[in-house]
Amino acid sequence: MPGIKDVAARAGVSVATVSRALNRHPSVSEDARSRVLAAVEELGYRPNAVARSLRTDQTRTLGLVISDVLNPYFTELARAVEEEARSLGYSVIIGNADERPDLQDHHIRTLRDRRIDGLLVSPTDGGTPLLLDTARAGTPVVFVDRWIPGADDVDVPVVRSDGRDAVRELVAHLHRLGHRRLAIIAGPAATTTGSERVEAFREALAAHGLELPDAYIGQGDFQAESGRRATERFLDLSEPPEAVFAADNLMALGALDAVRSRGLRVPHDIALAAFDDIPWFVHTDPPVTAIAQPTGELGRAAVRALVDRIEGRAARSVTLPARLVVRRSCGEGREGGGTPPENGPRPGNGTEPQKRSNP
Amino acid sequence: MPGIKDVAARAGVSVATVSRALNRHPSVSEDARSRVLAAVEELGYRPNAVARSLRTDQTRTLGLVISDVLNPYFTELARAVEEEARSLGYSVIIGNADERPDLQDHHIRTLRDRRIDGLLVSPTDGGTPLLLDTARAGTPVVFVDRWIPGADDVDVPVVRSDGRDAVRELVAHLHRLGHRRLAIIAGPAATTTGSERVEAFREALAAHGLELPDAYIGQGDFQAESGRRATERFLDLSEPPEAVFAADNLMALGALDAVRSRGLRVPHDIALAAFDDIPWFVHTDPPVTAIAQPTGELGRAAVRALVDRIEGRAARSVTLPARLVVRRSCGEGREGGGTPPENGPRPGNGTEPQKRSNP
DNA sequence: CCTCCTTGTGGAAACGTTTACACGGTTGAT
DNA sequence: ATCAACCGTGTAAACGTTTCCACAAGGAGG
Repeated sequence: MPGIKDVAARAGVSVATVSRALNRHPSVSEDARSRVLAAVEELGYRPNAVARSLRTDQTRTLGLVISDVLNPYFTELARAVEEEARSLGYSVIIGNADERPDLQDHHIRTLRDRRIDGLLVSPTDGGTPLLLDTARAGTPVVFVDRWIPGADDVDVPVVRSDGRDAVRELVAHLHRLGHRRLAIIAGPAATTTGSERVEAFREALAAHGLELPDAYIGQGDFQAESGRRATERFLDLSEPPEAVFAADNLMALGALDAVRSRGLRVPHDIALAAFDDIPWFVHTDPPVTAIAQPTGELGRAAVRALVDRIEGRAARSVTLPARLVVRRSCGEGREGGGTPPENGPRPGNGTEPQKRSNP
Repeated sequence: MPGIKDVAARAGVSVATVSRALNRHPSVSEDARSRVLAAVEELGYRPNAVARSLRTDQTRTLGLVISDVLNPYFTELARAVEEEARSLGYSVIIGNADERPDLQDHHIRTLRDRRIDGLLVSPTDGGTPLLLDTARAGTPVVFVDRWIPGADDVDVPVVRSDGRDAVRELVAHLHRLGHRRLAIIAGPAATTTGSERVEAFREALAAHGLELPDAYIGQGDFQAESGRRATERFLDLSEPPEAVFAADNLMALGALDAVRSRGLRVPHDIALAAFDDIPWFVHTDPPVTAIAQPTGELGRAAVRALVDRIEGRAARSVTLPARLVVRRSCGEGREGGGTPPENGPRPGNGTEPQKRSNP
């Protein structure tokens, strides 16, 4: 593979001139520039990013550590992140933490070793000091989706969506359909999304004069299997809930499994709703009512915030609203008013062509 | 961030000794080693991977270019790849080509600039010379899932799964259920998986004395939208097919959409099957019959082949069998014999707890 | 004509590692 | 006692860039 020296020799100039020509440095003659460009073309020269990074102390690479690649929510996030980063001239290295703190640390460490310019993290459960230490050590860090509470002494912007209103809407929806005993399958308490969603749910219930007994809080870990277990426990109760709200899509999947393997049916025997909307929810049996985050926008905003920081500009936290998408998994009843405006009119409810960002 | 010099100073040795101590070079005294280790610990020193790569001319990084991150099949593949790579001491940089040749080239170029040690590609449509040039230039390359035919002059192992038998089984299944007019939604002709699956389907039909008329071959691009369009065209035919086989899961999703938006029902009005099984197929309405690839094993085998090549060992192509998973989307009829042995007995067919690799 | 600035260029240092080579000291064989 | 072999260590070169500095040539202003 040819180096800059080869180009210089071929163009009859020094390596310094080649470098300048390639980096659009102003003071290089038209003549030299064109000879260099020609030589580059002929040799098929490509600058060695490793050497360049060593010298300039920047890799133009972002690290993205997410909690679970298999979760469609994160995969959509990752896609948006990569897209936005690319448009800003950065590459992205993805690390999959699989909801495991040790894996998360592994990736953070590897990414730091690689001298990435900035880190985008959706932190898992588990109090690992490494992440915050990284931020303290000066690496630009931005949290996306979830965040770590102890990050007060170092300023790490958080890009996330606020589901409070949507949860309120959901509870109103359930209430209107006659459901009174509402349960939730929570995420790990240590994750912000885990605890926040429970709180929002509890508050929304309170607004209707309902309580959230401990027995109606299932402990999950954002994985399908935990959703199944929690649901089974609910169903074993002497007074099982009439509706279950899963704090993420995978746990909703598990819940669906559990309900079905008992020979019960959604929403006839029990209602189901989920946080995080995904394309597949349109096609499940029944289509499931979900709270949709503006995932793509979240990813893009996060990248912009991170790059702002990297390039020395100020970056602020961003919170975008989530919205409720009503389908059929909570019952169809006499949903009178146009509460959810986005799909009131259409008759074939729940089967709207799902927009995918890639036509 | 401390460098090797700082460690050397602190430990009272030369940088060479530090380097040797850290790389388990045999000839370094116990005394020196422990002092170095102590200094490393105290300073929180981590070797700069960039500098190391420049010197050693290896990055211990693999590139993975896949055609669509949003496709659960590829995301599962990516996950397996990362896992296996990590266990072998490599990192993975993922590039999402989104089925676009230009994006694929972009990623290949970027990855080469980064001097990755090897490249894992599931090539998109489109005759880009860059990929094969990369292989010719000496970068170890392994194809996974799909491959490029023109790769004869340079030896690039192919790790994929063979769906021929499974397609035969599927056609037999459809035939037994009484379907005679069978259609397929193909992938891009330029991708091997695109054309191969059509061929396998055609052959299987022939074995039953059936033909595959051109009108029953829909041209798709592995994206949901194309599956919808193809299906609509099928349904507009004066004699629409009785069964549709989608060459990937996303197009099956689109087909499901199309059928439903016409007010028709699967499998009552039309049967549906897909290549690539994914967890969600258990929960769609109806659960869809699919051909399952050993995705994880594919990813792992591909990494092993690539690393073998990187480390100078020989690497051979691998072909693993796919298998049919019968659910309800083709009709339940009088499926008498135990053709698909793996789910004959269970009564609540199609709702088997889906195994996910992460409990 | 001298000075001063501008413009284009090249030499060489620097980035943080690994590693070839050299060297001094100890050991073991002769 | 001499020599070879070996062990642990340090010095310095190298990897492929970017960039600081110096410098030559040329033009403008005095």
